[in-house]
Amino acid sequence: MTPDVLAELISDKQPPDAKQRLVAAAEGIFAEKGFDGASIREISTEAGVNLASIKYYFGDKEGLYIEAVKYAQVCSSAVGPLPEFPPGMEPTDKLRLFIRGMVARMHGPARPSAMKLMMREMAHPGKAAHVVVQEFIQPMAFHLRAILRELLPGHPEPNLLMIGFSIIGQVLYYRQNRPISELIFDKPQVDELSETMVADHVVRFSLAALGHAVPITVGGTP
Amino acid sequence: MTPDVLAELISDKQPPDAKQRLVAAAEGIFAEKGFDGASIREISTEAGVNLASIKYYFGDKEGLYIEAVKYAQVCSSAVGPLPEFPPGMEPTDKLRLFIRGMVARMHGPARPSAMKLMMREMAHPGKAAHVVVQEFIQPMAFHLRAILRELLPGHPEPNLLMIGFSIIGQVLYYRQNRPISELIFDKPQVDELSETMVADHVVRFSLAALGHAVPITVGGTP
DNA sequence: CATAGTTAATCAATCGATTGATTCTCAGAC
DNA sequence: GTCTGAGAATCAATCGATTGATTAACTATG
Repeated sequence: MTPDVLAELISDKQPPDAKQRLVAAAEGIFAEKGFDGASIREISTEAGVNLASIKYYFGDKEGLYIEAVKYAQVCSSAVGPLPEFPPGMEPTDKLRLFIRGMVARMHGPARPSAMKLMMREMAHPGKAAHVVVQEFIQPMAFHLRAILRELLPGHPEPNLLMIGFSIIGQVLYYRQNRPISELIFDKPQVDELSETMVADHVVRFSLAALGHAVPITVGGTP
Repeated sequence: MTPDVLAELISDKQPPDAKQRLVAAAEGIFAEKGFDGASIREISTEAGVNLASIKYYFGDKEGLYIEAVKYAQVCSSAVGPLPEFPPGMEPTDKLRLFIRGMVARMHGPARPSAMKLMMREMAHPGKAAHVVVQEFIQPMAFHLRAILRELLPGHPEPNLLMIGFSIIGQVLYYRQNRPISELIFDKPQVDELSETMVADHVVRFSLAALGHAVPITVGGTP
């Protein structure tokens, strides 16, 4: 091996590990085309490795897919860990921070393909779903439920569940149904809804519904 | 032709048209496995017709898919046309009826595969998306916006848009994320949320947020 | 030498698409 | 009523391409 080739390998060109390059490429292509739509040939080509490496490292296509989902989950969790609230904080402020954080997670510019892939797995849960649930969604859901319990003491559990679904449903809508919304209305009309606008709206809408903020009326004054 | 054979043809055994049998089978299989996951062989087998019939009637796989989506849209629209409101009806009652109707549509037992297929097309819009949008979603969206305009006169358009998304987002959550919700929490805990419970909750949550109902508190009393 | 990693080549299976022949249907000629 | 031929509809068979999976040979490292 000539020093030139060695320098090429050490340089920033191409991450060193072929296995990790496969996972990264798989995440992007699986997110774009889904499990059936993607082919391991395309993935191995984009990763710049041989086709047989997939069997060598992951056994088969499904093994690679599961690893890609895990990788997406790790990437998405790394950007924004669950916020730690100082003791004595008002539950309304906790809810406000929670919603803001969740909106930021959903629309965060960090690795959009990672979120895409996780959303695909959520829409049609497969063998990799439990990974997403246990380490990504479950903590958020329990976190929200704790906040709601504190905000609405004595409320029956089924109601807390539906209230949580109402909040999460609002946030998820913009991620799951934005392309369709852009078809229904004018594209710029939907795109002008910035991340902060959406977050502030969901906060105000939800707090007002729970009686902890003034309802949404003309001037914001009751 | 003997009367027996004639009676056989008129009877409910096998819909007479092979083309329509293909569309019906395609709707179910595409809804279950998606476009890439389904094969035209499986569809033609389930329909009980020859493989070449797909090319004969629809040109190719995509043509059959588009027809299946159209068929699903027609079936879903047939069950519940948009409600006509009597003049002078309170806008809050209109919104109440709208939400109830939409929840009923989403969880209506009529042709669950039809709704599944439309949801798949909504999640990843393709060439058949405009059909679903123009004849199924667009009318509902404009209908809701008209109600909100009447309920909140003088409100800026972007806010009305987000308010509509908040309402639709709540309703859609239960259809798009029920399987995942059953993984997060206990399955029976989620399944006990009946259609009427969900509809009533969304109505109350949304009306309270808009200042047209008492907020959700412990006893329902402010 | 032994092990890990990589490669090109190829496997059987399945995919969507297409062909040419066959059967069915039915209006019009006789 | 019968025959006929054209078009509609259906069929078995197969096309080339692509799929996921697998093999055996090869290279580099320790």
